[in-house]
Amino acid sequence: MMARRTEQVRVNCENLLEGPHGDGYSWGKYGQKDILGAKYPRSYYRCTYRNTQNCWATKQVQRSDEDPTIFEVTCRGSHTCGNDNHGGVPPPASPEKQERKSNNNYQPLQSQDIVLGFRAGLRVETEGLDDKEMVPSCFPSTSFGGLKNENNSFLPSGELDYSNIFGSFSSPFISPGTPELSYFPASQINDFGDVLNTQCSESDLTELVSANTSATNSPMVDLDFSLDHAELDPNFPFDT
DNA sequence: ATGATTTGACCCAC
DNA sequence: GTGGGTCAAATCAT
Repeated sequence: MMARRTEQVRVNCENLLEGPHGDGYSWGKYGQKDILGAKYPRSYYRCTYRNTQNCWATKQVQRSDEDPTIFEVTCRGSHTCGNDNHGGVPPPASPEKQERKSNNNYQPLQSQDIVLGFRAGLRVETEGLDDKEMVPSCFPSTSFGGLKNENNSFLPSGELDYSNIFGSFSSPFISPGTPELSYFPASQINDFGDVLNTQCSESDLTELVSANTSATNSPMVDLDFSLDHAELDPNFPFDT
């Protein structure tokens, strides 16, 4: 009944910060499951306004086993809430606070994942399944929106999806003590199309994709890319 | 106090 | 019986 569309979203240093906003909708996580044969759990989101405005849009987000920099986002249904925030500031609702248990649950794999997501390129492949409207704008804003300072927890604990990536990195790398918005021009907070147009030229995108395609062939290389590298890399792409 | 997230349990289709 | 999707109580953050 519901329209369903799947997008493969590759997250990189630029887009990972934008993608989320691209969606513009406000999502609430309502579940997570380990999927058979998949390394990473699948997260389930639904529109925050589901009850108040009868918006039954939901989406599933799952990291690709093959390439952890790719997130497969499956959107089901379409938003009827009209609460998208396209072109504007992200809704107050935002961030996942998965690091809230900011204890000592340091897990090496997670830091690797973070970096992976961090340095990845981005690609959005919309492979319409049985959808009627192909709107390339389904992203867990809930997850990505969290660009606030998490002073106390640098590394995430528990599950790790891109939300953690952002949450964790936003503080130390992006803006220690700087308002997040200064790093995210309005143009980037638009939906995906806008993001790509304003932030990445097509050639850039192609480059990123190919680069990551090659990386995909040797995942271990990525895995070896430690957090330390990221910290020390003077060229770490935040200079827009 | 309120709202969002986590997580085990539950339900259902195969 | 198994796996995927959802529910809901507990937990956490603001």
